[in-house]
Amino acid sequence: MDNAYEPLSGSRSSIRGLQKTIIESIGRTLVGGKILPGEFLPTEPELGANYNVSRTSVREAMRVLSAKGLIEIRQKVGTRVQEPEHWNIFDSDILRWHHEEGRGDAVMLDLIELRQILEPAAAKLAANRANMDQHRSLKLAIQTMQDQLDSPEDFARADLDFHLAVYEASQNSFLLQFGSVVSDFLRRVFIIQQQAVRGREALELDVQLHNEVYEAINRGDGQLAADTMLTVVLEGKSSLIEALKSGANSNDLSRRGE
Amino acid sequence: MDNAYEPLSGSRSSIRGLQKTIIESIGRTLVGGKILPGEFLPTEPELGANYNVSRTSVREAMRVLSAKGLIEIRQKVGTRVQEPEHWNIFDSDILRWHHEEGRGDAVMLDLIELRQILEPAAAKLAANRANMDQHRSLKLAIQTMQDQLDSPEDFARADLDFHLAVYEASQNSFLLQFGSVVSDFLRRVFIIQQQAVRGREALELDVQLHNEVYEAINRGDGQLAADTMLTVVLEGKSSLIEALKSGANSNDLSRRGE
DNA sequence: ATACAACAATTCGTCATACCTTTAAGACGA
DNA sequence: TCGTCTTAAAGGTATGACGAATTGTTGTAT
Repeated sequence: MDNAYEPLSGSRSSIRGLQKTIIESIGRTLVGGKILPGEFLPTEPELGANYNVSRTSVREAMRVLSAKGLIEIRQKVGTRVQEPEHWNIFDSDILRWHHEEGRGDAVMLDLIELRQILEPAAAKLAANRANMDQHRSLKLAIQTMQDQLDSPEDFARADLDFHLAVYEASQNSFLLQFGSVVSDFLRRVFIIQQQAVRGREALELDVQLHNEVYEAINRGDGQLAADTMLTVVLEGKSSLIEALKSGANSNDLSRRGE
Repeated sequence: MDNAYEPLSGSRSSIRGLQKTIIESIGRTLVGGKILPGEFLPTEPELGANYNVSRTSVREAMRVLSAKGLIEIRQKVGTRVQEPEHWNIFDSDILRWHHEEGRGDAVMLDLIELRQILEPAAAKLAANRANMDQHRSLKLAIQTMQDQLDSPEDFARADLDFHLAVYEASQNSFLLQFGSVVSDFLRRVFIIQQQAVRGREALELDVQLHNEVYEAINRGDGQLAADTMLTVVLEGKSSLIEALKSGANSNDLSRRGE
């Protein structure tokens, strides 16, 4: 009953079992603000006692949290929560924790603001650089969107695939990484966007816009690709804001057992 | 004057001693491409033997590398190098390792490409949002640049401070994080840029450009701030390319003991 | 021969315990 | 008041043993 669902989270994190439990639990506690920056965590033996695990496991979990910038570990001093500006926000786990702790809205808005900046630029680069495989990926994503107008989940996934493909086609390693880090989080955002009661026409319009981006990239028209992509992102932004306002808030996706 | 030298790396990583040694060594080995993606690392006991440390320390180091996305650890299978697209490129250590392993040039160019995208946008946001403290930081950085025309190192640092202040003033958590992650690496880039024999006039022109950005932000003229900032970044880009071509390559900065 | 079930071997995962190293903080003396 | 010494608290490292997961193989029945 415990790993029963893995709802949308990446279980590919290569860490399982006890440590994963500790990392998740403490990570969420910190991101959720239950221990404030500057404050101390219990000592390693104490944590071990709390979770009924050995100090070894606690320490390995702490190393991971430290690598994510959440905590600072100092000998003789103890383990202290870092200021949020040190948190590695380009980390899928931290993004997910924000979401699960109900602090996802602000992050989502910042993220969309960033997408407004990055995605048009990525589309422009893609127009000049995309190779054959990447053109194919783009087209495939569009077609899948078209085919899945009635399946919100699959539609969202195809939508995501399209945007990731654009990042990839930009041939910039940072943009590529950004896409892959953010993809889990973005999938959630897309699903929320769809909760805004958008009729079938709205979805079809969305597909058409995406298709225009695709064709602009295909023709090598960077400027048009960028402009259209900006429209796509802004369109999504307003859907998201609408969905957030209309109550169906983030947290209904983040519930889970434990 | 004792933290005075810390060559250029951030030793603030809260990890010291044995583990740090292992992390650095293996991290550089992987980023340097000496073990290819998909290949296996030695088993934990073997690594322990190689480095003359206990399995405990090896494992804690591995956890960190795994959190950075460099390796994938699986029970009974072993530890395998991940594909580069999984590497967390928004990580100061990984950026530094790229640099130290002589693979920094490509990364630097991708990074500058990203700055061309992000910084004008950040400047535009800053023009609308910067608070009083942030205005002060910007002004202070400009003045320091002006004062340090003869001290390349200090000039570079002030230059960096200015750009970081712009990210901060954008009030977007992702942009802020990006600045802080990239700052170490960027400092190196700025120093390299200065190796392009730029006379005093060139530096003064640079200061003047930065100042125009500052004033545009001050007046709340987002568009002008963005345009001028783009000029600044492009100016830096051409200096960097010139410096890279003229031989004085990256690696003379990355030498160190050990 | 093929399919499937049981088993063994390997590698990471966890545990318990002991001791080392660093460093904050108080005691002490100049 | 200042600098030095002592000490105790917290993390850092070392061993050795056993647990758990997964792969590959062996063996058996069809």
